[in-house]
Amino acid sequence: MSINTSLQTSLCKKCCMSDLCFNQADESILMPKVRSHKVFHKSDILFCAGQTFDAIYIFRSGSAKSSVLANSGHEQINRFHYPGNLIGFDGFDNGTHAQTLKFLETSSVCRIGLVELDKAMATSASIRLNMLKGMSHALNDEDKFLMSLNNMNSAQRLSSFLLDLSARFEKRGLSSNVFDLSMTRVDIANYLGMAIETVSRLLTQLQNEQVIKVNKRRVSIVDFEKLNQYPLHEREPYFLATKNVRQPNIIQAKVA
Amino acid sequence: MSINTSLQTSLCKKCCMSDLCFNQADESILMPKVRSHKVFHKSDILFCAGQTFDAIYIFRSGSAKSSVLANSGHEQINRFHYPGNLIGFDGFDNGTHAQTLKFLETSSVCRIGLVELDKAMATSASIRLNMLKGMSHALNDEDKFLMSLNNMNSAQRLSSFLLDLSARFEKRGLSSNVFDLSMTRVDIANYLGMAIETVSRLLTQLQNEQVIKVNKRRVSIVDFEKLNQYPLHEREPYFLATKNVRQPNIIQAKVA
DNA sequence: ATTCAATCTTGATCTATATCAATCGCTTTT
DNA sequence: AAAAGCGATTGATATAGATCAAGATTGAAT
Repeated sequence: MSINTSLQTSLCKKCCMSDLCFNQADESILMPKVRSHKVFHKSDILFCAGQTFDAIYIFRSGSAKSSVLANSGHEQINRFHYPGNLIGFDGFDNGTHAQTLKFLETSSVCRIGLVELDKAMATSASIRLNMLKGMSHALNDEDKFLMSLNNMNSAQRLSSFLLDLSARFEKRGLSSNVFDLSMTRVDIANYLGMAIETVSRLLTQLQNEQVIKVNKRRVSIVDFEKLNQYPLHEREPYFLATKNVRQPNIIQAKVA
Repeated sequence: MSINTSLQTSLCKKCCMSDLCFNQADESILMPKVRSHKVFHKSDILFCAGQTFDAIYIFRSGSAKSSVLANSGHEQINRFHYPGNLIGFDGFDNGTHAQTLKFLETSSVCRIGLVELDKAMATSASIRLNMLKGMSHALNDEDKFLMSLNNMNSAQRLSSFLLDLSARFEKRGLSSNVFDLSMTRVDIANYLGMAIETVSRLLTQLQNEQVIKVNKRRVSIVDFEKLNQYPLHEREPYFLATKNVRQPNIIQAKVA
């Protein structure tokens, strides 16, 4: 077994769909039939909104963005994808993909056909659970993001974004301090709901205040603490710092 | 069989989890073990963020809001729930609920315990599919909502909200013209990410322009066309009407 | 009925950030 | 090497909508 294959295998063992690819009796045997890895290049599209839904995918390497199209024709990026992510399940809703997935760099994914997936879900409790987990996680992520859009100002959104990326890289065993953005400023601005000029200005400002260093797509986080609390010296407008602070009824501890 | 029971049964037959409750051999037999409907009242809480996840629920009657809590302590409503909705699956992610679900009026739900659900998923392909469909639908909904937050101004968000409610009522066979809001202005403002004052002003404005009529919680849509295109006579600021129009790379038709 | 607390409305300001504009540095094409 | 195009930066200006404020309406509790 070559080093490369063994690396592949170790990646596969950690995969949430691993029950699909390993022989249940002997875990060391990788069943080849499912290993339909495919390599894509920058700007390639994995699936398009409207296209027939016939498979889900596990992201193996590289990065991608997924987006939905408004009837106004505006594209809205809803997520950036990195290795380990389960993608494509937006299609369950009505049998066609709701999103478009576009790669930001050379990447590879593992394809799992729907028929095969259903068969696996019927037999493996772990795959059943992991599917639900994966989708639930995506939903919770999106909730948190939605919350930040509603409750945070631009500076806070951008710093959260950088910290989130950093955490994702760290989770994968990469550097949490220094990393390259695979997306453009336009993508970031679209995702975070602000103008590119604002993104640019904030990056410059963060650099001026010694919080990060930016060089083109390369970002280095200099001071995590500062970034986490950014902006620290916020001018308090009248009375309160953050936007839209009036809250719905406080949630009581009592549970019915 | 009383009229009430037959109504119950017809509701149950349309439910996405119906395979759970009907005898497979004889579809007319409602299996009582699963019918653990429970009635809740206004402000009751079905589950709380942090609470152990042990069941999902089908919303049967009434309405509710679900929300997540930011570490800043801010509550963010992420969805309003009406009959037919599958709820509670936010807990799959890590075994505890990420959201809090609070009823806005007297309501009832159907509880499906996790063990029971997993058994059902192992045996019924329809339940497998419907679970994935339900979660995928929630995700797609949230994507659309996220998009509207990022690309629409306050007036457009509020009119979309009203039209969405209207469509949901119509789908359930209720009036699409006249309905009662079960949530407060504070809830609406929190959900849509604006100040309550803005919600109030916009409702007044919509009424003044003969688009809707508002009386306390009662909303009547007078002109769907106008509401759909609201605001029609938008002042074009410099050059373009909507906010943040610069788009990421146009998605090409080519598919890899 | 009277008080008290929410909820909602309306008005006056202020500010975060979008928009417009111009320039610069890369990369790719000619 | 020049031209063209894209991505990014920086500056000036305008405005949507948040914030502050105060009053009105409604509902619940005494």
